[in-house]
Amino acid sequence: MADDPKPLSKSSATARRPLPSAHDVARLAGVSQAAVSRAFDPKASISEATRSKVLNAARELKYRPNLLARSLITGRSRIIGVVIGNPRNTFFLEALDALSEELSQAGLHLLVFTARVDSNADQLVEALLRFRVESLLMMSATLSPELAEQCRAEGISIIYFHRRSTMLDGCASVTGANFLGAGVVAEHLIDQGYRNPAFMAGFETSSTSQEREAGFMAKIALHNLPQPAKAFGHFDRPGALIAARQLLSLNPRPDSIYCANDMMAMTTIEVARKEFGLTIGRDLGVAGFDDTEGASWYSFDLTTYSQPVDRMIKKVTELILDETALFEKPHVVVEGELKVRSSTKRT
Amino acid sequence: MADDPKPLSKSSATARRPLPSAHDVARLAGVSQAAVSRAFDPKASISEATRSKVLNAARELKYRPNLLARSLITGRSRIIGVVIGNPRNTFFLEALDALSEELSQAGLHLLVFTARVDSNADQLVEALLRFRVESLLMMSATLSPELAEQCRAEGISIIYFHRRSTMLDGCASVTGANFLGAGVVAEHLIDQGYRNPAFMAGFETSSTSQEREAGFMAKIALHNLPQPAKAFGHFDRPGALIAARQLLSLNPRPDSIYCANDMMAMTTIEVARKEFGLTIGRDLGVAGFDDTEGASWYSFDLTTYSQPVDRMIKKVTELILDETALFEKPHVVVEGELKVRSSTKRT
DNA sequence: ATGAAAGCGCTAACAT
DNA sequence: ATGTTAGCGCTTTCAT
Repeated sequence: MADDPKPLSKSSATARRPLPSAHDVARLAGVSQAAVSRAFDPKASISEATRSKVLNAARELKYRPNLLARSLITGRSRIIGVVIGNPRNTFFLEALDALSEELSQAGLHLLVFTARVDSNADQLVEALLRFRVESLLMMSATLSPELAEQCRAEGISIIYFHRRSTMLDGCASVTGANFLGAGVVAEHLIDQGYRNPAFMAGFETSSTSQEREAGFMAKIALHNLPQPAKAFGHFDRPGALIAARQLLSLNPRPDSIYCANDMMAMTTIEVARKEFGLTIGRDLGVAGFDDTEGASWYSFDLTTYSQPVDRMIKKVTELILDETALFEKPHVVVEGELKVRSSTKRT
Repeated sequence: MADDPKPLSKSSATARRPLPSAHDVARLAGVSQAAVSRAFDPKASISEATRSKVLNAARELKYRPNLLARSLITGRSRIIGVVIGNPRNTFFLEALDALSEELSQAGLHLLVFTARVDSNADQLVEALLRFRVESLLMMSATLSPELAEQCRAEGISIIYFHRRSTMLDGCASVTGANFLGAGVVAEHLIDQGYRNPAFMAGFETSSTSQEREAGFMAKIALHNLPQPAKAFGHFDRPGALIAARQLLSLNPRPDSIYCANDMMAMTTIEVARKEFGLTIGRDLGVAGFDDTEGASWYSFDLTTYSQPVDRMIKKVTELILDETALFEKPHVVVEGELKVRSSTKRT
């Protein structure tokens, strides 16, 4: 037995069997370690012969390149950080799914956090930055201006999804056509003969809610209708239950309610039916925004302006993969369309 | 000017301003690089004086430790790989949220993929393994036995969530009380006076669906009721629409339908009402499984056996953090409870 | 308590 | 086309 000069550090207690490294593969294949690296790089200059020798050895050892080591040296982690700020909204599940699909093809990976309270988004992003993520996708979550600025300085692009950053700082964004869509909804309600619409907002501070309000109000004003009543439903069911009761108890009662998202609209429909005995459409028109799963179900059949997740995520992918797109057209607004359903039919 | 012997490799083309390293911090603080490392390790032996010198310098440079480099040397990535196999089901969004919440506290991170088709779960997991993830969480997705075996050999624990692995291989699992709950639902339907129940399954191959069927059938047999009719609704709305129409067209028509998840149950309620003019409860009892968002809404008010996401995720976290739990009790079944609502009230 | 030095697994010059 | 060499940024002995 040859004696072994290696340090004996490898404590056996926790030691998972060490994985094969490129060196091991190289030894088995009878080539240099660099050759192994090249064999796994499609556009490296290497002969077919060596490559297959390497790949065979690799297969035999069940070798898998260590991406952390690679990232360390290339300076590119191939990881995208994602923060989901509204973690119970199906819209973001769909978005995450689409994103995973798109980006995994580009060899990118998603490091995901959810942030129930917006306030700790900064913490989560700190953690993401330690992994040297290449981009940050903020889904309905907001970063502090200071951290955003740091990211910029470090060359990490920030992309807001669904929400817009409050300031015109250096962040990109992909949103639905909130202002436009809200106007379309207003026109539709007026067309249908509703004359006393109310508005259910999300939060005071949400850019999405604000835009979905402004576009609506502009059209209402244009038609010289009275200023709509307004309540805050916080984009979720508990909030919408309260807001709906509030609005439906007004005297005179609104003849229609436009809600800043579908979740609140569906809730409003239920409250109107169950608690106020109203027939949707005839007694009360209800419209939403998003066209999420559920809007088209028989029970709701909700008129709404759609937010096309797949197309929106395509845009996100472009911004992530294409630097020039990021600089030249960082704020993307993706148009949807009005889905007219029975919740706004007066007949 | 002193001349500089360093290589001039730093090409300026793509070079994002290089981030400060521990070396830079060390220089600024006037200590060794090792001291910087220690300053960021809570249980390292280092004087308060040096530590604060380091932390100040770090703050000034906006230094953030590079976790990829750390992982490389410690052999622990602190990354958990997650594959979501049923990416449109809200249940998994809730689970992901709970998981992020729990694990971020433990300093662990989630690398997430969604797999619309189960067949490519293996590919996605390959990618995850290259990042040296410490555990794999398979949410409603399945790994090939070969890959599972490899993971085992490499010391990477696999935890199935919501689904059970087909074989009794070395994988852990956390599931709801499928068999038990299904029995409870059966008893309840019988109690309510339903005598001709039908069953809407998910997939043939899903362990979840199988268990939710077996528990039900056992009780039905016990009460000497006829063998229930059965259709496959694929756990989603499109499938359930077809399956519901099928079951409701039978002659004699079932007096109740138990569905292997809530999504299918809600769909069944809608079809029964809208397409068959039935009154839910009186003409047709409907029960589901999961108690997801929506089940408790006025429009459905669905009787269902709950699957408590938060408690289930707590168990997942335990399995991830606690090696002994993993070995001693790898298969966790989390009991829910029967939520009795009006969809099974005959009155 | 601190610093020097080795090296985690890989890529990227540079030579040949 | 291939091997040699020098690190990427960090943790961890080992001395002191």
